[in-house]
Amino acid sequence: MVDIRDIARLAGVSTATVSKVLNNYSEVSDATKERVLKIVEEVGYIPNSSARALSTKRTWLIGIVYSEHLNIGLEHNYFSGVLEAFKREIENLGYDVVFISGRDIGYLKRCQVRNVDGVFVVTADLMDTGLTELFDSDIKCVTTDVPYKAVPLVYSDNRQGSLLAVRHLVELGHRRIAHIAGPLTSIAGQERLEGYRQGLAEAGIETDESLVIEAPEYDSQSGYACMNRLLELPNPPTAVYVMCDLSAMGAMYAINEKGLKVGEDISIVGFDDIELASHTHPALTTIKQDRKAIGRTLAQILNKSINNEKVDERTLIKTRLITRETTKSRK
Amino acid sequence: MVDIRDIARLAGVSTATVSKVLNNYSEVSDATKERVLKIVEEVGYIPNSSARALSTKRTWLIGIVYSEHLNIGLEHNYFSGVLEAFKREIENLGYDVVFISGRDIGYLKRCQVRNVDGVFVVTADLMDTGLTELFDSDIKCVTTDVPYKAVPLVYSDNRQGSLLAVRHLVELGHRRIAHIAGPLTSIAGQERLEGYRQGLAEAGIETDESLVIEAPEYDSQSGYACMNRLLELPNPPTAVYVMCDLSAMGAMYAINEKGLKVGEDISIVGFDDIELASHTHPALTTIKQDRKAIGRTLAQILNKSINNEKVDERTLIKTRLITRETTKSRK
DNA sequence: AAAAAATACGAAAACAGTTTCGCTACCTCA
DNA sequence: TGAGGTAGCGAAACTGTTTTCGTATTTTTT
Repeated sequence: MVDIRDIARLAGVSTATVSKVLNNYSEVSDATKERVLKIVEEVGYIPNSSARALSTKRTWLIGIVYSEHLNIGLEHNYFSGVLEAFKREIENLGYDVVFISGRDIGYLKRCQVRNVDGVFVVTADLMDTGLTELFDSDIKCVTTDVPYKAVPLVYSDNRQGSLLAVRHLVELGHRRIAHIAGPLTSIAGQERLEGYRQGLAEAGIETDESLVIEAPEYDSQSGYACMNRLLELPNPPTAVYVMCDLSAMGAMYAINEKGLKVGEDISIVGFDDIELASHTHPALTTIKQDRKAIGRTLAQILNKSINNEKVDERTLIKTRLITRETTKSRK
Repeated sequence: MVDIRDIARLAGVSTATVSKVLNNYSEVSDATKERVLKIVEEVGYIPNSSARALSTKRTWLIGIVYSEHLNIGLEHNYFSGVLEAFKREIENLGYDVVFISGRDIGYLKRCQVRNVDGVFVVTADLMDTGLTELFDSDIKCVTTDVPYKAVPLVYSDNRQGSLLAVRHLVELGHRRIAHIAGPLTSIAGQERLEGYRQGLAEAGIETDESLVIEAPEYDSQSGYACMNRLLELPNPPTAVYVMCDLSAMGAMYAINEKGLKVGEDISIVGFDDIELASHTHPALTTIKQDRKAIGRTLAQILNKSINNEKVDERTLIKTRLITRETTKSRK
């Protein structure tokens, strides 16, 4: 492998000068700069990043952390979406992305081993002390979904999303609108519920507490179970706003099972717009989380933070209503 | 940050000795070994990986490459599944995983910049010269799905999968079994088709070429379009084996649209067992690709290859039939 | 008891860059 | 003409490890 000394020799200059050329220092003449660059090009010289990192203390590496025992990881469509967008943007800013596992010595030490410039915590579980230890360190972090102290947070405007959902249903003529809420231990769950209440209030609809059910998890089983409880009500809802698409799919299943038709008999709105949403039958109307924007914003904020610029503690990203086939006007 | 010199000073030995302790050299006495380790523990010393990499030429970093313009990336459930399994296993072997983008200088140079010990090419597009350049270099690679020269390849036993599908349908009493094939430019497409033919032959069913349709893509639109052509046949099939779940979902849509019932009127078998499969309505019977096994095997092979052990060029991973609701015995 | 072998350790070079600081040569201006 | 300034470059120190090889000490063998 050819190194900086070879380049220096070939160009008839010192390694210091080559280094300066490569790092765009101004104190080198145009003539030598050109000569050096030409040789670099010719021999295909590639600076050794380990050596560079050793002397500059910057690795241009960003760590990706996700709580392992949550078992969500890459396979969850929402997170892989924001991760993908994050990756694109952070790469544009010149970094590469490395996964940080917590094996043996914990996230913080692993970050220190790899000397990452910053980390993106994709799925945070605050019960995980390995994670809070990382958050509390002086490594620059950003995260989504779960707030922790002053760690910069970017996530969807859940309240606004709920408003979109409820307004849509109200416009279709619905008045008995139920909500299957996420676990209220999560801010997403809380905020979506608040938005739901606000939406009803806006429309002058009194909230019937029997129409609000808290689900134990963000999964389809939960949606199925909650929907069944709603269907057993003496006066069941004509529309249901569900806190996530997976649960909405469970709810649709429950409705079908009772011989009712989703859309015709009961309208459903989900939240997320995961890939599945457009493939269900009928296709699911939902509130789309802008994963691209969330990921991109996270990358920009992290970069600023690394460069010691001041950044917002919270950034809300607007959601959008995607109208498909599960919402119809009330007959 | 505390470095190896500090440890050496505190322990009253040389840095060489500390290094030897940390790397499990035998030539250091138990007494000093213990003393050094104790101090390392106490002060929370973490070896600098850049310095280490500089001197050993090993980074313990594995690059992940996927053809970017294919636009599959993390969000595709199949690939994120094998990637997740790969990651777990390779981490167990002591590596970390870094994404390699091809920006500016191409995959190969990016790999050289980061000095990765090996790379896993997740989605290969052989038209991409940046990729073949990497394959042709002396960096250790493994890949899945797309064969290239002697690069070790791990993927599902497509033929065997097709056999499972066809046998299952035959057992249910079907004789007119169609196949929506993948693009025959892909080996997956070819092999699944071959398995299909073999399955029919086994059952003594003569193949009706009008029941085999090649789809242009592995997506749901393709499945929808191909299924419609099958339905227009004078004598349509009673069962369809579709080359992937997404396309199977498109096919189901087409069947529904015609007022027919999936399962009752026409049985469907997919391939992949993506997350969606269990959520469709009715739930999709499919051939499960063992993503965990594929990912894990890839990791082990790559590790061996890095250690200059001999490895198999091709490894086939068995598939499994997952029986759900889209296949019923013929009435 | 002397020779040979084994054990435990350290000095120093090597890995491939960056950065500081000083030196020379040239320019500018009063 | 001489003082002061600046542009362009290089010597050398520095980053934090690993590894080779030599040496002193201890143990084993004859």
